[in-house]
Amino acid sequence: MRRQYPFHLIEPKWRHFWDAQKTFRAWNPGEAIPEAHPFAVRHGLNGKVDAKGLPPKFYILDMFPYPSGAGLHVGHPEGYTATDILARYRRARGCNVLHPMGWDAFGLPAEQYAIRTGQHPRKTTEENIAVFKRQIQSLGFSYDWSREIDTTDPHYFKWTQWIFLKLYNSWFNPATGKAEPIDSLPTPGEGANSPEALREYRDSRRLAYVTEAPVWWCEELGTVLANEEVIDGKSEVGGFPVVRRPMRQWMLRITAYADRLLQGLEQIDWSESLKEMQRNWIGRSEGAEVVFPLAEGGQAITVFTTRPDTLFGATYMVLSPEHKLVETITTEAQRAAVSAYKTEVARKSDLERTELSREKTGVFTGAYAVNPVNNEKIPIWIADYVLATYGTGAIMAVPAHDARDFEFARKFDLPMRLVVEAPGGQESIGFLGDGTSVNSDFLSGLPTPEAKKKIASWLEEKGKGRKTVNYKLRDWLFSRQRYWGEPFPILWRREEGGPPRHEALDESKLPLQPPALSDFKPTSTGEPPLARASEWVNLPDGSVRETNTMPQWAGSCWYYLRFTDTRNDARFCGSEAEAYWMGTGPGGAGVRPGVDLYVGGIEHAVLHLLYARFWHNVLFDLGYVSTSEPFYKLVNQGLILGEDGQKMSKSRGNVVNPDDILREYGADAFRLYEMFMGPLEMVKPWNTKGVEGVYRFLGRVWRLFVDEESETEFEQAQTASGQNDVNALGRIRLGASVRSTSPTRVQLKALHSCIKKVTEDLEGFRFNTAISALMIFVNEAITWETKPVAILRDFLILLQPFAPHLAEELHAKLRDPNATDGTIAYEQWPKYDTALLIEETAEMPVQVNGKLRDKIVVAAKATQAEIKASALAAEKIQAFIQGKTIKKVIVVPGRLVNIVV
RNA sequence: GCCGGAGUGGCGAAAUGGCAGACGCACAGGACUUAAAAUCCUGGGUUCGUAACAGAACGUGCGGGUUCGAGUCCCGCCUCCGGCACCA
Repeated sequence: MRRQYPFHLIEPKWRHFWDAQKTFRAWNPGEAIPEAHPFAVRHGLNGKVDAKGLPPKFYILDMFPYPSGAGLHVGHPEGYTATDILARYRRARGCNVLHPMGWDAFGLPAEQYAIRTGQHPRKTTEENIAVFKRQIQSLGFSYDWSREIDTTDPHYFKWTQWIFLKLYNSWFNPATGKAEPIDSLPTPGEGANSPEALREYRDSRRLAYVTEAPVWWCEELGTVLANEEVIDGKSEVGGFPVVRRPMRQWMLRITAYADRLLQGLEQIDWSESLKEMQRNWIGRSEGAEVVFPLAEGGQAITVFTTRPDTLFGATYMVLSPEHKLVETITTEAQRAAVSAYKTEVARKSDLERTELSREKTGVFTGAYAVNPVNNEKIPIWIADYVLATYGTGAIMAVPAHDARDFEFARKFDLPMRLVVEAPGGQESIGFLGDGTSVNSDFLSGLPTPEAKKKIASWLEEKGKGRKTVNYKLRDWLFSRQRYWGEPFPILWRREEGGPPRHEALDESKLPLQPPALSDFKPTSTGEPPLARASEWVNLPDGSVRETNTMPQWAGSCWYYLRFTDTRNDARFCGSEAEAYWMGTGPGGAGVRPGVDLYVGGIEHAVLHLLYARFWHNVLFDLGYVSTSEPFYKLVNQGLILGEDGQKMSKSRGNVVNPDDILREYGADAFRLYEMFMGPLEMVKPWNTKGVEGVYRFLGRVWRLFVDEESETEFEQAQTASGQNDVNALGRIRLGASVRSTSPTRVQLKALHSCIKKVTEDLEGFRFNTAISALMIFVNEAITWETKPVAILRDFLILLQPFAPHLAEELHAKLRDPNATDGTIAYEQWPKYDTALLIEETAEMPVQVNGKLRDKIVVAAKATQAEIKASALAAEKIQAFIQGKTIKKVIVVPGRLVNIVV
């Protein structure tokens, strides 16, 4: 196909220009802005400017990529293009825009590649970054590359480790609802606390703590994983099986923030579905703990229930097979059966336990408990449908009003008692909703919500239970047995005779670099590979380094903060920079708290987005940041499918490589197509034919401006010299129809309706319809005999965010055919004038009984009565209303007329 | 099962309760060309109807409802996508 316009020369030319001129450099408060920089020129700034002197900030962030060996994928640039368009738009609107990019480069693939090839992950990572960077830069994004971040850079992870130490040295004070320095933790008091006991107490309250607990172990990956990284009993990365295994691990106390993370969602502008995913993951449920004394032996079992109002219906209890009391309470007669069941359950993977065992299983322990409300003796069973990890690991079973208990009771022939009547008054075993309590002594007759309140206060009065809240959220398993991650800034020291104790590495020793290793392979015992570096591990003073590393999420938990002040060596980011870019107060010039706009994939809904919010809340509590929520507005871009409508994958062979598209159609066409495909959030299939469509549009834009003859000369020169000469672009002249004349009313109307539509659509993230408005303008403008420069210039400003290279080139030509400097990037976004949009006459559809029958032309200023008269008089309408009584005539000015007969 | 989101031409899609299908792809016809490509112009929801116009009926997953008027609002279903899933 013949090239529509010389994008192969135009695009690199302008990218070099932007790079050399630092066009997209974002300026921090207090930074010296060169007088000649277009940002300074636009805003009349010179030299050092403080936060108050700078224009309003706008922080537009992409989820930074993991630079994989496969290179960029057409899905990556979708979000990046959307943010770039908005960044360019905000610049034109006069904002100081922060639009950065970086690399989330610690991670498994680089390490696995290292294991296979023996090449150091550092090397692979650097190579992959180079590929990603070249590809991303070839799209003409207006990133401030001076702020580039690499999470594996010691200058960066020094601060990741530093934040970890802040977590380590803090506790969550339930009284204030905030994280506070560990030094402020009151001692438990009461008697003589040995230093040993005090230390243990402190360690048990830290936000980063060590615990020995069953954790997800992935044999194939040779590491443990967080709950969030396990999907259907398989690892999120690679889909390998995982098993529960007790191991000593580092945890972060995210559960302390469950309520804060829930409440924070109310303050931010995220899609309802995404908020819902986070709410579900946190899984708050209100209920009560109820204490059931054992019939013998004086001990008691505490259960959690969301339906304490059904307490009278509890006819048996179930403990999870792993429950602490199982051994104690099991009777001799049942011991064999109980141990057999426990063994059977232990053998099953979690996958089998949940998916395969639809049919309930369980065993009677032989023991009985006493129902605290009616002193009834009820049997205690164990069953694997009760999870050890939720609530107290034990339940009261109310088979009449719980589907699972019902199924279990039917199978094992346990009694059921109806205690809730459905609203219809129908007695119904198996009714699960809210109704009226029955057969429940002092609760009988009460509607469910009131019964819940009454039983809760009854339990509290009698000391038999209390209202409580439970969460599905578990603490965050934070250590990994890998090489390619941030080492923990932690030492282990053994006092004489005592157990080894962890302590923080001194901040002055940061960054703690990983040791040099040649064997990165994981071990099957769970011993991290760092343990092989004995010189690194064992310090001269006898202390030993922690050998676990942090998970990949660590680096992405705070990178957006680093972007505000990337080169700061004294602090994770300067407080003035943080306040300006992240704040809303006097220091912060923005309107919204935190990052103004964050765009990325939905796959991080309960991983990165929850973890980062957690860290940010902690940093906020400790006074390091200005807002409690990091990301004000968040948009998830939809997945791009292959041309066959299937998810792109190597095995399907339907992967589209951006490099191929760029070579053939250029970056502007690529950008435009990705935005024209449909709404940003939707899942949509790729269609290379569609790229040709927008490419043709760009060709039409080109022909709107340039002189055909000069272009032919230019091409002949190119062919003759056999080279791609950028300077030859100077040969291309503007067309003769492009003149500095005053625009006609028709021309103004075309321009201003385009300005209106594009502006409104950009505010609402409707890129596809904004582009269609640009197309409509060009389709009309190309027919004009005279094209006024003033109109074309404004059009280019509208086009610039979408197709920046072409817009720059044509804009330069409008100024001066041989211009080699100046940028359109900071040109003022045009304003539309509504007065220019109004036509003198308007065509109005006329309906009879809601059906379109005719159209009339009326003056724009016509009154309702005039419109009505003219509608009734219309010839075709006459035929429909003849001989009928007109019941009503509805006139919607500017819209339509409907005649009801 | 529960919670989100979505169903509109051959395809991607558009429509503050007010002319359904803007814009684009693909397709068809025409102009230009020795020819092709590129470009430019024209056409198009379906059915009926006409020599051709005209015209009519139907049409936004299905069934109801509200309204002068429903793709849009309400009720009840179906299908697809995403998330959660023995969470007491």
